[in-house]
Amino acid sequence: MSFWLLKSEPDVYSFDDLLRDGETIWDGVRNAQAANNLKAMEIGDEAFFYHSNTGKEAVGICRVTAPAGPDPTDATGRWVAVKVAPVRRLGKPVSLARMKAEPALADLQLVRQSRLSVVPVRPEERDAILRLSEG
DNA sequence: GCCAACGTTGGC
DNA sequence: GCCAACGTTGGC
Repeated sequence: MSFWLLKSEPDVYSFDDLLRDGETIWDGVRNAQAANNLKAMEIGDEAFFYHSNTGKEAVGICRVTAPAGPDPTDATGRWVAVKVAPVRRLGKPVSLARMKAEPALADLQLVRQSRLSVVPVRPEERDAILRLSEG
């Protein structure tokens, strides 16, 4: 069981949208490293839902409900998509600034490689973020 | 709006 | 196969 972080611009698709929809297909990923992360996901894996650009904060947790399969938005058939469902909203959003200020999160890939849209989160990093979300 | 980081493309 | 040019992402 692994833990991840998924980025979305809330103007395009927000955590509220996921709560409303109940499930969504995480498509449109066009980066090889991010695609490899999608392929490594298993049903039941969980991920922080992070709002990029507007908000810049983790706002919720979602769960993988379908493993990587063909991305319906990709005519070439080279890219993959997973499906996710909402688990819960975080008690308090955890901002990027807050994560950067946390020594335990110094190696967080979200911080180190800010352009990657699908990144793994280590267990101790997940715990640290969860702690911050509890206020 | 700017810029850093990074990926991709194309000329050689 | 190298590398300059360019495009994109996302933080600031």
